[in-house]
Amino acid sequence: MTPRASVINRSPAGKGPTMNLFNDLRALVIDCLDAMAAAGELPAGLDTSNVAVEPPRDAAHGDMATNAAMVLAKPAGQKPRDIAEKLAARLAADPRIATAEVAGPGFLNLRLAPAVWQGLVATVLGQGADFGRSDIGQRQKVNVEFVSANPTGPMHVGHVRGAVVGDALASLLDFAGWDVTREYYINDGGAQVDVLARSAYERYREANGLEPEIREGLYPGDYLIPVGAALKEKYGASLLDKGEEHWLAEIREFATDMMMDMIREDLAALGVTMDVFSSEKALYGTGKIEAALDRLKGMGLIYEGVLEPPKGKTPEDWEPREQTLFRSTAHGDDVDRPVMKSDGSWTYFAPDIAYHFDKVERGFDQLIDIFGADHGGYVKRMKAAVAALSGGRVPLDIKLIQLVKLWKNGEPFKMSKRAGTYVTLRDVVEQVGRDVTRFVMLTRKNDAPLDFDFDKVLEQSKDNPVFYVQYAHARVCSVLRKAAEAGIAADDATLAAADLTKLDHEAEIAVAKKLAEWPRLIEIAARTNEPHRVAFYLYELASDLHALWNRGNELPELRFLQEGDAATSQAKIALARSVAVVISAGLGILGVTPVEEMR
RNA sequence: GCACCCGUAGCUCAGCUGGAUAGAGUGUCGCCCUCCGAAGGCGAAGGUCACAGGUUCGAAUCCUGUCGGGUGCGCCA
Repeated sequence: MTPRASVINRSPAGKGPTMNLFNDLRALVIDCLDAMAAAGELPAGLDTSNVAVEPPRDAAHGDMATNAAMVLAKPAGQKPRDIAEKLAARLAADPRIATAEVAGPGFLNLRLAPAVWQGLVATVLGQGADFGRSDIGQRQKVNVEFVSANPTGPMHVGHVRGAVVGDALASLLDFAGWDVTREYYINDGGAQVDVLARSAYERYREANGLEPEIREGLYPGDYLIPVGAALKEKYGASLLDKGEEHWLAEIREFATDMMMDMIREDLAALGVTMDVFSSEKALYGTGKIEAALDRLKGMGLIYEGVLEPPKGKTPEDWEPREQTLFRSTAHGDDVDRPVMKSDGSWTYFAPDIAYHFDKVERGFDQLIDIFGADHGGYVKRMKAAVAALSGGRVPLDIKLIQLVKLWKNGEPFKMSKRAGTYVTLRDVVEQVGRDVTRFVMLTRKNDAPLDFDFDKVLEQSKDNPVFYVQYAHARVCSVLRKAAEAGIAADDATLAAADLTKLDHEAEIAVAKKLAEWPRLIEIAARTNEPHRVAFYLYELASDLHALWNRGNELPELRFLQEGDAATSQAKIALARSVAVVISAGLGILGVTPVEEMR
C-alpha cells in the first residue's frame, strides 16, 4: 500500500546473498517457482508477491516455512500439496537445504544445513556492528519530527518517552537504509511564548530588587530566575518602568533562546541530538503560511464557511460563525478545520500546515511525526494537509505516544507543579541514568501506556529487562576475559576463522538461528516504524544466551571454554561473541551503552 | 453524539503488518551452583485472544456491528 511496502517486495529477489537468510531463501523459492513455470509444471506469469518465507511459530516444524503452494494453488489451478511436492524436490537440490517436507494443508517446511548456521556466525563476526544493516530504505529521505516541546520550560518526564522513541526510530531507520533527519519544531509563535516573556519579566523585576508578581496564568518555575538575572545583565534597569509594548518582543526572543539552550542540554543528557530545529515564528511574516494556504486554495480546498457544533457536546458559548476553513474532508478527515481565528490571526493549524509543506518542499520522501497521545485528534487533519500539499507523493506516519505513569515506593507518583513534585527529564536521568531510562521507555509499544517504577528500573534482577540484556553482554565479555587468561586468542578475526563446524549441538544451533532473525527483525521494525521491537528482540536473544550458559552446568561440552582445546573453545566463543555483537548493535540503535561488567 | 487508540494467562505485556498446537515476565508450586558471573537456568500450572457475525485454504491479526476502558472534539499550542 505504501511506497515502502512495494520497495520491500522488490528488494530480495534477483540479488546475491544478503545478510537476511529469510530473503535469501525466499529468492531461492522464487527461482524454483520460475524453473517450474519454465518446465511447464506451473502456468507462466503467476503473481508470487504473496509468497513468504518465515520462521514457523513452532520450531518442530523446521527452520523456515513457505506458504508458496497454498498461495499459488488457486491461480495455478492445482492442488496445494501437488505444487508443494514438486517445489520440495527442486529446493532439496540446493546445498543449503537439508530437508524440505510438505506439511498440513500445503506448508513446505524447510530445515537448513548446519553449515548455514555455522556460516552465519562467521558472517556476524565478519560484519560486526554492521550485521543486520539493510538497504530497504534505499537512501530515501525521511524526516522524523519529535519532542517539539514548547520552549517555555525544561523538559519534563512526559517528554522523555517521545524523545527516546523518536531518536531510536531515527537510528533504526538509518540502520535500515534510510537517509534520516531528526527534527524539532519550536512552537515559538503562539500565546504561550508571550506568557513566557511576561513571566521572565517578573523575574527580571525580581533581579532588580523588586517584588515579582507571578500572577495566575504565568509560569512560576524557578528556572526563570536565571533568565531574569540575565535580562538584568543585559538591560540593567532600563525596562523596569516601561509598558509591555516596549519589551515583550525582545524578552520573548531572549527567553525562548535561553529555554531552547536548556532544552538542548536536556536532550543531550538523554543522548539525543537533533539535526534541525525549525521555528514556528520564522514562518510568520515570510509569506510561507500564505503560500501554503494559497497552494491549497488553488486546489479548491480553502473556503469560507460555517461549522456545525459537535453533537452531544455543544460548548457553552457556541455560536455559528463564518470562518476560513480547510477542506480536510477531501482527504479523509471527519470535518473541515479552521485555519483562522475570529480576530483574523492564524490558528495553530495554519503554521503547522506551512511547516509540513516546508518539509515536503525540502524533498523528503516520507514524514514521521511523534505526538503525544492527547494530540490524537490532529492526526487526520495533518495527514490530509500533507496528502493535499504533496499531491499524495509523501506519506505521513504519526506515532502517538501514550502516557508514562510514574511509580515510587510502590505507589503512583502524582506530578504537581504547585506541590513541587514536578519531575523533569533531568531528575529522571540523574536518578536512574540515561541507559536505563532509554531502554525502559522502549519496553512497550508506543500506543500502550507505560509504567515507570523508579525502584524497579534500578533493580538488578531479571525483572528488569535492561539489566537482563546488559548482563548477557557482560557475561560474554567475562568469557573473553577468561579466554585471554587461558591464553586463547579470541579477537573477532581469529574467531571468524575458527572451525565453526564444531558448533554442532542443537542448543548452539538454536542460538545461531536467533541471530539469523536479527536482519529480518530490523526490516520489520523499520517497515512498521516500531523501535520497541528491537528491545523485545534483545531480551529474547539475551534469554537464549543465558539458557545456553546454564546448560553448561549439566553438559560440560556446552561450556564456552573447553580446557586444553583451543580450537573448540574458539568456535564456542565465536558464538558467544556473535551474541554480544548483536546485542551491542541493537543497544546502539536504542541509544544504550552495552556494559562489559555489572557493578 | 462523532473520531482515534486499546481489550490476549490471576497481574504487566509481546505476538512477524493473514499461517500450523497463541508466547514471555511476574505471581504460585517443584527442581539446578565442587562448574566460564546462580545478578542465572529448567519444569509444572494457568486461555472461549471482550462478544457476535463476515471475508478465505487459514483470523488474536483484515471488514461490520455490540459491549467495556482511555484520549480528543471552532477562536489552546
